[in-house]
Amino acid sequence: MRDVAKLAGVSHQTVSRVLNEHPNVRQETRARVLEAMESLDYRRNLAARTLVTRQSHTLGIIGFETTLFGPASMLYGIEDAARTAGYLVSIATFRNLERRPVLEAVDRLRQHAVDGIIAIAPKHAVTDALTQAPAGLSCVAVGGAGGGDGVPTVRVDNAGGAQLATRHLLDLGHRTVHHVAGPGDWPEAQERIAGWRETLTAAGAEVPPILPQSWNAETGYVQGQALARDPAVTAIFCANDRIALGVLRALHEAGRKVPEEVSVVGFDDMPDSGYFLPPLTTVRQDFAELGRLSLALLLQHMAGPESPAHVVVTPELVVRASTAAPPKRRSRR
Amino acid sequence: MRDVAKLAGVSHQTVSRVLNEHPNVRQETRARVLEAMESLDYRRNLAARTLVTRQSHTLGIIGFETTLFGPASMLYGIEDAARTAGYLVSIATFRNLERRPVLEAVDRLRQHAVDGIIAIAPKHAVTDALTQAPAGLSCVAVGGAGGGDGVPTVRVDNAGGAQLATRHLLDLGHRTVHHVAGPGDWPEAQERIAGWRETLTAAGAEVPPILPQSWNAETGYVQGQALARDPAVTAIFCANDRIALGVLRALHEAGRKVPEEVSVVGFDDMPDSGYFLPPLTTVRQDFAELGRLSLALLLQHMAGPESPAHVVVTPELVVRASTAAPPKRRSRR
DNA sequence: TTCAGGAGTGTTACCGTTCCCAATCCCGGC
DNA sequence: GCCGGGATTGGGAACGGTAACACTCCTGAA
Repeated sequence: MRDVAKLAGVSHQTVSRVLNEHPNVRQETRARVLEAMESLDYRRNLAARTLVTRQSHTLGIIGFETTLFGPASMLYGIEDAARTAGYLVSIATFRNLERRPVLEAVDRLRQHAVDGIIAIAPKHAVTDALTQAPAGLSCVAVGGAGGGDGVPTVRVDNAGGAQLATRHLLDLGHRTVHHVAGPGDWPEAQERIAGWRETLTAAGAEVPPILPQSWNAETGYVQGQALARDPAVTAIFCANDRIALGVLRALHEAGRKVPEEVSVVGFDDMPDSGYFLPPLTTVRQDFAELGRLSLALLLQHMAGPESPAHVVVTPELVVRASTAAPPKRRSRR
Repeated sequence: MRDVAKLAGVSHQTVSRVLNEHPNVRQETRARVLEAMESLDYRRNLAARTLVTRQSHTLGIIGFETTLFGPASMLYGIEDAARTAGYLVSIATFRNLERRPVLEAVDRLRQHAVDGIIAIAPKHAVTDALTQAPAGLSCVAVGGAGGGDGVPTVRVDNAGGAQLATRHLLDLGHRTVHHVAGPGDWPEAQERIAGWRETLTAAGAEVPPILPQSWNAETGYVQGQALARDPAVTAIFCANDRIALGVLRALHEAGRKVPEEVSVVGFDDMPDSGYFLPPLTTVRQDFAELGRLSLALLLQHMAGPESPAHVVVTPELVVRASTAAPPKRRSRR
């Protein structure tokens, strides 16, 4: 910077002003400085800037299982938006959903003086940990449970999504809809259960028992085998697409045709759900958009920490080939 | 830091020495300082440290399509290893595989003074761009084409993997093996083609034509439809699992049974490949391990920039239910 | 007893910015 | 022609660490 100042024949302070687009610099001077910067291939030292301004222009993301499509897409969306807003993104993942590891991740990011944090927070433990973050550090939670907590959140209307799926199946003429749920201690799974249950109840349909376990295909496979044995089962709503994949396999192996005999609906709309056997009807979440929104919320919160806002995104039903009317002999009454 | 020094009754320099584990500090003094740090909840200001040492203790990752399982897993592996090595990880993604966007990403990271860069580099353009990175900044490319370039690389033995798959099918008794290739301008796709072709040639089998297109399920579906029409086709090696998913769907819809009539092999071993219909035999890449290795290579290169090393990881065949001997009437001779 | 040398500690300078304040210049109004 | 005030610029002083060097002890050998 000193070199630039010397070359342009001004003080280092003026160079700084040009850099920060301070209004009170004469056009001509500014041009001279810019030229000098150009010819010296100058770039400002962000560490020095951070030292004095206490702003690193870096945002932190803490995430769990970032290897899966959902979290990875959110991260992608966040990074994309952060870039256009002039921020770099640092990540800190944690291996289990306890308070401790989350706080450690926050701490690590804090050490590096991030200006704000977005947590991909599928469980309350994460959001709770966030409320313990030091004051003055803006945090936003995305993707998990909403909450009246002190932390702004962005989330999907899981209950609404589940309702969409259930409604769709009922409208096709199914007497009731079975559900293969996600893990019982995940708010997202709970909300989907709630949405499903309420829709059935409102329609006066019987509410079959559920056995919440996990998010993966194996769960779907195991529970799908049981459901396949029950001839009364004609419609299954799965808590996510991976579970649906397992269910489809179980049904197929049991010789029950989809969608002729049994209809199946998923949740998420993973990249290749449209190529399952058969192509999966599912509830689509736009993860990247979720990421973008959470970044916008974070920036807003950083600018003026008003009362924490909560953004809810509405998912959308994508109808493909895994759902149809129930077989004739079983149609209502 | 000044406060800590005052509380411990020493100079700030001594505090610094304790912080950096300098040997020449008396046990007792060290203890006093540590206690003071504890009671003041002191944490060093990394910006200041970076300013003077020119080391940010931050690593950069540049990545493409980090939303997919492979890249996301590598990122995960890298972050994991980086954490234990005391580094934070920042990411910069780019949207297309040209030189420009890649260089911009590198530049962004450089502005933030990262100590090194790992590029998830599926195409040569990325690796090439890396060689233009400023001297003194260590770079490693992972996951794409290896190269005698000036950049250390970590990659999977794609040809070997393809050979494994092809060999497996030939050993089952298939006359030849068809291939649904990935995009022709991706080195990984090329290597898999080469491995497949060589294996066939070495076995004296006919080499069917290929039509390299893209990595997704749609490609598999479209090409699978054509292959399904040809009764001579009994074995298909797909360039990745997503393609295999599409092929499976096409075969199923054409009424050709897998594996009784046609065998299918994938590549990658995505999380739920074991729940495809039928469970997919595939070639497994350990992406997270790839990430860890690339980090190790980067650290090594940062410590002493010797001649660029190249690490090659051997993939492994996972046999599941999508492969079997060809139907009797078509067995050899 | 003297002195070399290492352990332990403090002093000062500096890393590259931005902030605060003062200085200078220029303009219009009286 | 003098003066108030905004525009423009420059000169330090931070920011919170680390590096280099100097200094004070203390020990052991000559």
